[in-house]
Amino acid sequence: MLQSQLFAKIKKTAPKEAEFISHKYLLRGDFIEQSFSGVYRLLPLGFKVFKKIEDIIREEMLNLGAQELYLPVLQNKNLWLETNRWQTFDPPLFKLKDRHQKETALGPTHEEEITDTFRKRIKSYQDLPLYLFQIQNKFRNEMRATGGLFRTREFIMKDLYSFHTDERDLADFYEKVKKAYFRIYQRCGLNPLCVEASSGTIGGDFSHEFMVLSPVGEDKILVCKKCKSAANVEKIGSIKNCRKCKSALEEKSCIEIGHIFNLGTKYSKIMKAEYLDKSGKAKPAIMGCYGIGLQRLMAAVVETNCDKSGIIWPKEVAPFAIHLIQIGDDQNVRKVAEKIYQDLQKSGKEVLYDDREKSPGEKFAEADLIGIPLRMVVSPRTLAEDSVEIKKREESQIKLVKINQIKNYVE
RNA sequence: CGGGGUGUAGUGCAAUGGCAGCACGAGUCCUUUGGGAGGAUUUAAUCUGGGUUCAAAUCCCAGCACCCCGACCA
Repeated sequence: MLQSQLFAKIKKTAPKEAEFISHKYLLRGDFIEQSFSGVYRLLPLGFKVFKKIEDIIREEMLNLGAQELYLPVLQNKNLWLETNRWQTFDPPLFKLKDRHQKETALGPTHEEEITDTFRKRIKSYQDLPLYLFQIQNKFRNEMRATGGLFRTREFIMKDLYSFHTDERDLADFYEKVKKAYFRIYQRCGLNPLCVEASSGTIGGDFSHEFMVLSPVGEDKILVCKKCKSAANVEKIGSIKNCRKCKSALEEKSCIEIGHIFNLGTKYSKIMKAEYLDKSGKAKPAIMGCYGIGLQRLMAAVVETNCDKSGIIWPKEVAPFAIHLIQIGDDQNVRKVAEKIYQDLQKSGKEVLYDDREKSPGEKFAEADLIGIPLRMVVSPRTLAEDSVEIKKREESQIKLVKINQIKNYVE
């Protein structure tokens, strides 16, 4: 991609209402743009990152043996009446009326939908276990949107639902999902804690949240200094000592980047989502559900992968792999840079080529801000050595590399 | 939903009730080219509707929008 063509206006300052570092950098880098309160646009740069995150999540879900589907955003009110959540989930249910004055809602989560489609076709224990997921827009009529991408009224969520014949099988799968979640976060450059959580209006027997430690997080957890077990304050209240080993607890702020629930039979009982067991007896399926909010994850990645100059994207979620920067308006520099750009692209690299006529300082500052992992500089100075300069975003060290050796440095 | 705050150019800020200005940005041209360069020139704003007043960005009322705290919540 030529940077002169990129639909992005990188800014020197952020508007004053942006308080969080992730919000500031994502706005300044023109990754995102606010439309109105709690609603954000993903601009090309931000959408590229979003897609990388989405691909990682999809890959890990498919590896679990889950099948991807798509459930409607417009919700069938009758299903929500069945579970009584038409009342109990409001707020944050986004209700509206169609032109015949019939009520509907925008989907904030999809237990009703998935359970309905499950009960219409699953008859036998032989069809279980079953894992289904989707990656799709959710709408929540929040009391208040906060902190840029951290709490928005529309966002995209990966929601996975599992159906089992017994608790044991669910427990096994629940652990597998935990592992898959840790892989997802690791690939996104995050190192979260898995903590016991309160299940809220989703309900169920128990749940776990994935938490990234951050001073700007709106959640509080208590972590045991000794046995490292942790729980959300919402779940256990403000207790002083660990319930397992009695050691002192430490309170920490964090950002919730995932929540998984053991739903038990909460939805299957009430909606009669039953299968026949080996003896031909009808039983409610045991269910689990597992969610990750993608934009919030993206903001959390920025929040914990940055320095004073800007974002430092982890390799797998970076919008581009290489930021090629040409300095000076020298014909030869332009020619060589163009050639390197073409060659890197041919070798399958995603390259952002800064072909603009701007001052070097401005180009470097913008490059640091948007945080592409590898920076490659071509200038009269480097060409005198038949070389380019290569610098990793997270390091300060600069390497001079011969042009015909470049491929050894970009893997 | 309760409380608080703020609305002036794309962004950040000024303007005692009396000519709406500055900086940055953006556009054009020239010069410049290793950490946000210089000059010339152009561009662009008082949230909306009422009221008070000779005169309103400024005071009053209503509305709208955004932000923050709380409650609520993946």
